[in-house]
This record gives sequence, C-alpha cells and structure tokens, in this order.
Amino acid sequence: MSKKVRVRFAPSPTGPLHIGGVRTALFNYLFAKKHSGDFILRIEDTDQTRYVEGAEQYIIDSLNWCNIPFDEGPGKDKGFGPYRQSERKHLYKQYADQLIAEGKAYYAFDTSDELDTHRKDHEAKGKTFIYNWHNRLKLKNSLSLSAEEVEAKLGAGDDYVIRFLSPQDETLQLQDIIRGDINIDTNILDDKVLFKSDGMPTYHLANIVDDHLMEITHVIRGEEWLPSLALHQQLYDAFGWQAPEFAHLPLILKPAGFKGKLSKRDGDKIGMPVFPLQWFDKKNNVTLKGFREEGYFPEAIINMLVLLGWNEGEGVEREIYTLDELISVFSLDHVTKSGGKFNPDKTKWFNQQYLQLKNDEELAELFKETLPLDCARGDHKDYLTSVVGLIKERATFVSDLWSLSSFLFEAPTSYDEKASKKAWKEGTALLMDELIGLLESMDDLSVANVQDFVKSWIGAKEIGFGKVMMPLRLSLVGSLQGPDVFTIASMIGKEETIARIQKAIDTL
RNA sequence: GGCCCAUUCGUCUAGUGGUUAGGACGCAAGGUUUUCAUCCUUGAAACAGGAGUUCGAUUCUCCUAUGGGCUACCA
Repeated sequence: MSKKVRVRFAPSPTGPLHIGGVRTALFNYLFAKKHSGDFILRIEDTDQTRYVEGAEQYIIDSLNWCNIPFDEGPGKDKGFGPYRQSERKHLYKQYADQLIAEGKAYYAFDTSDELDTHRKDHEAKGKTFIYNWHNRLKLKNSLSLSAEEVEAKLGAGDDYVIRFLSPQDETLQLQDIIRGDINIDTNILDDKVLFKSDGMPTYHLANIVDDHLMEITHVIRGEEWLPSLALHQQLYDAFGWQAPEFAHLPLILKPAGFKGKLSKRDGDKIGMPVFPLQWFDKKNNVTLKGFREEGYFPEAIINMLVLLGWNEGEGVEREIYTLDELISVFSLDHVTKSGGKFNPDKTKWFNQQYLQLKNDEELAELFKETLPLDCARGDHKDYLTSVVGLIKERATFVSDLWSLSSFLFEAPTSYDEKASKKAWKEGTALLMDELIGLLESMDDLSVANVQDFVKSWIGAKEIGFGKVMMPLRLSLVGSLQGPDVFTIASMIGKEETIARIQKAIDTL
C-alpha cells in the first residue's frame, strides 16, 4: 500500500502568475486528482524584499478561475499548516542547527560585498568563483576560523549565514520521472546558503523541510529547478528523510521568432496576454493583460496549456479535453522533455473551439453583457439566442458577437465603400424600389416565404441573382458580409427591411 | 566561461531498429456558401550535422552544432 499522493504548487508571491506557473499548477492538480491525492498550495515568501502585495490573492484567484482549486493551503488548513513560509519561520532554524551539529553545514561570516568582490576578481581572471571545497578554507567561516573566533563572532551578534557543506569527489545519482537518471559530480556544486542572515531560511531549506513536514510525495516543478535537485537530494539524505519523487517540467518558451523562456514582461511584446488574470503593476504603473479580461475561456487556456508539454500518447490525436477527461488520462509518462514555445494562434483556436461548444442560451447570456446599453431588442432573450445561433460559428470570442451581428439590432449607419461600388450599379435603385413593392405585398416574412418570393421574382425578371442579392445585402448589412440575407430579412422584420432598402436607395 | 537538460514540418507534437514519418495550429489552392466567415477537400512543410553499432538507423552510442536553464544571503 503506497502513501497517499500529495503534491504541492509552491509559488512565491512576487507578482502575478504567468502561464508557466499556471501549467505547473495544472500538472500538479491533474496528477493529484488522477491518483486521488491532495493538491496543496504553499506560499514561498521567504524573501521579504520581493514580497508583493496582492500577489497571493492573485494566485488563488487564478487557480480558481482555471478551475484547479487547491485542497489545502492558506485558509484551508488540513493539519499541515500554516501554508505560508513566513508563518513557519520558527520551524526552520532547528533543522539548520541540526545540520551544523552533525557537521553537515557550517556558519559563514562573509558579507555579500566581500563575496561580490571575490566573484568580480575571479571573473576578471576568467575564472568562476564557487563557494565550495575549492576555497572555503580561505573564506570566513566556521571551517576556516578557530572555534573561539566563531564563538566570539556568534556571541557578538555578527551576521552569519548557514551553508551546506557539499561533499568532495562524489558522484550523485539523481532520478527524475521525466528525464531519467542524472549524474552530478559534487565537486562542481557550491556550498549553498540554507539560512540567511535575516533569520529566514532560503528556498532550498524551507522547501525541503516543508515538503517533508507536509508529507509531499511528488515534487512536480519547472525545469529551472533541475540544477538544484542535487542539493535537495543531499538535504533529504542529510536529514535521513525519504525524498519525494521529482518531475521537472519542460519550460514554456517565448513564441516563434523570440528567444528564451517566457517571462512576465512578454505580454506586450507578443501582443498576447501571458497572465490568466489582469494585474496592475503598481511599481511600474502599468496594467498587464489577462486572458480572462481578453475574453478567453478558462477551459481553452487549460486545454492549450496541457498540450504544451504533454500528450495522451499512443497515437491519440485528440486535442479537446475537459478537465475531468484530463484527470482520467493524465500521466507524467507522456510529459515532453524539451521546452515548448507558446503559440498565440493556437490559443485563439482553442478559444474558438470552446465557444462553438457552448450552447446558444449560455452564449446569449454572455453576449447580452457585451451589448450597447441602448440596444433595441437587447432584452429579448429568445432573439439573442437565435442571433447567437446564427453567427457563433464565425466567432472566436464573445466580444466578436456584437460586430458580427449588430445589423440584426440596428440599421447600418454607413455603407462599405468597396462593397457599394461592387453591388450598387446603374439601375439598382429602380430594382430595389420594385423589391420594396414586392415585400410590401407580403404578409409573412418567414425565411422560406421571403426566399420563395424574391427568388421567383428574380427568375421572372430574367436577371442575375447578384443584381438583387448584393444590393439587398448591402442595404441590410452595410457590407457584403454576414449570414443568409433572407434569414436577416426575416429576423429584422418587414418594416425594418423595407426601411433599410429605402434608406440605401436614398443614400447611394 | 562552467555545469545540467534538450533537439521530428515555421509552431505544438505522434511514432518505430525496416512506416508513403501521422495529427493539430498557421500558410496556400480548390469546393460549399450566388456575399463574407464557418465548413469540407487537397497541397507545401520535419527526423540538426558527423562518426560508430547494425543486413538496415529518424529510432541505440559518441562527438559537434544549436536551443534552453542554472551559475545570489531570489524563488
């Protein structure tokens, strides 16, 4: 009997979460649900200098909008809380102390400035400064200093950090679910800071302690963490804890034409949101666009994201999945190894697909909110529903609906110039005038009826269909676009149809 | 620079020691729509390069190249 699966998403509240973070959360969520496990949100706010007001709430709101809520986390304590590392501060020191007592870590008194100087000196000589076996004895720490000196510094309240004593001449064998075995030579590892001089642990220590205490079974995180896997594995070993299994997800890269990892600043550059929700960046006084506000459905974003780095495998060519379907087929075995570029076009395509999947009534509700306030018939639910049914196949966003159907609510205020040239010729006005007469004689303007009447009239006159259909469409729509003309005429009604034709005759 | 990870159409990807290397987005052409869009059909489009293993490598190994990540008292 294996342990209950528990995974965590552990962002730091330094700003809004971009889609890379959302996808990490999504894969954690899917993996947890697939294995009937728990999905935990842990806020990694050990760097107080980078804390951003509202970021935590943003993260929570984003997960909720995406329909991947956490089971445990801030405000949902299931006995493993608190879930903010700042509130767990008191927990970490003892573990750092334990490592010192066991000789697996040591105090270091070098200031940041001193280390910077060392780095620069090395760089100037074309070398790399690494705080490890290479030079740790030349630096100021409890390995190089006498016990008395260390005691004195500690007693005097000097600033210190605690560093992990990384071993020499060993080869670590690491395992990753997605990448398999990875061998690392410990000689190139540095003695990472575990505990900072401000009394807070670093990510590395806090992460391992919390994952252990929270009984995390699988760590699913971005590939940017792969280099620290060696440290983390050593930490588990040093504490004598069983390490969770690790899966490092491929990164989401900037779209084709750009280089590098997708970053928070990319939204404007690519003309596409990279955040689930809109975010106002107080520091720079700019609003960063969100998928929600731009009219994307969360299902579409989730579907796009899950396929960026995962597929069902076994030749399955399906691309549209509901969240429940994803839960049942998701597997880390089919996560891709290489980074994937974010594809804005495909994202839009997913949205279009999901819009088509919505039923007309539901869409009509959403459509209604986008209508101009003074829109006639805007309150007629049935009318809105039939409008939506008529035009939704042409839409990608709910916000497209109005521009695709405004002529079903109000007469065109202008006529497309090119279309007018093409459709309105010598004699058209006379023809339209005659058409008005014909329409006036009709009692019933049902689609079938008006179609029959007009078609047989055109037939009788022995003229080309285009001679009538094009100017008629132009009169009703204002351009040579849109759904079937007879349907339009039927929907706007006899009077309105005649009025619009008359107006066209008068203006054109 | 060092270390690590990766490499199939422009992009996301499927796939196998022997395949016409499949799908999707995008692109192009035709058809439907007497309009436009949708939709349908078709097309162009890929195994980074070089060695090796093998009867045979896109598939396995190595090297190179390229891309990406990390290299903070940030996560």
